Amino acid sequence: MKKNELIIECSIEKALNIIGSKWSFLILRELFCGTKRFGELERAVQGISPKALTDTLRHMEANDILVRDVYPTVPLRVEYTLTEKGQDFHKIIKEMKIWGSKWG
Amino acid sequence: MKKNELIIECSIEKALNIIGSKWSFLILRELFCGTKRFGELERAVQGISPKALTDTLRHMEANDILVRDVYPTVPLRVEYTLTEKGQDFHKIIKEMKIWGSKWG
DNA sequence: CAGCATCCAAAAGGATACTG
DNA sequence: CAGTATCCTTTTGGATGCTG
Repeated sequence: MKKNELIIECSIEKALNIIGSKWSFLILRELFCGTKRFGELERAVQGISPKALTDTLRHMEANDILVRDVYPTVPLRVEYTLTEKGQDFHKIIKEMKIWGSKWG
Repeated sequence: MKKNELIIECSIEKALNIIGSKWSFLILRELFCGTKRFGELERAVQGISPKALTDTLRHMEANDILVRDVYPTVPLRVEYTLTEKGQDFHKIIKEMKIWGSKWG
């Protein structure tokens, strides 16, 4: 829903737009445990394709939810770490877990 | 992401699948204030089309997040009310509002 | 390893017109 | 009023092949 992003302004819509998609929730959950590499995320997030993973990570990076650190070694090493903003999302994920285990 | 619904089983994925889309969050927010009619929701949820609203409401009804009450008057009157399961989602929305206003 | 580019299929969602 | 039906556009995401 790209067009709506212009209309949207309340705090919950902001949160939804910053997050972007369902994938972000799943990536966030993985990164709460700590820094992870691209390949680790690819394996941890069930069913995600490299393309979707890249797209989502870029979106999250652009929204200051995580930082991307590149170590120019051979082989290449890229790590993703949550920012404070990303870490603070933990409360929401936690409530979702509670809700999911209660009602799922 | 239909195919993933089969793989997915953790509580947070359950929550995400039950919710379905971004629209659900916005509809939920409206219904926390109390029962609303189709037209009221259509006006309250900025930018939603009747089709998207219908689809989302049907999905939420199928997942026991809300109930649909039809009053066969003229003109027709249909009301949507959150179930206990839907009401319980309030904690999540609340945390999202807090996050959104803090970081948005 | 960590991707990007390209192509393509599926799904979501908007617009419009019509109905009980 | 509260939708449904249809059509069509946009978006998402999978598959594949290639690269620094």
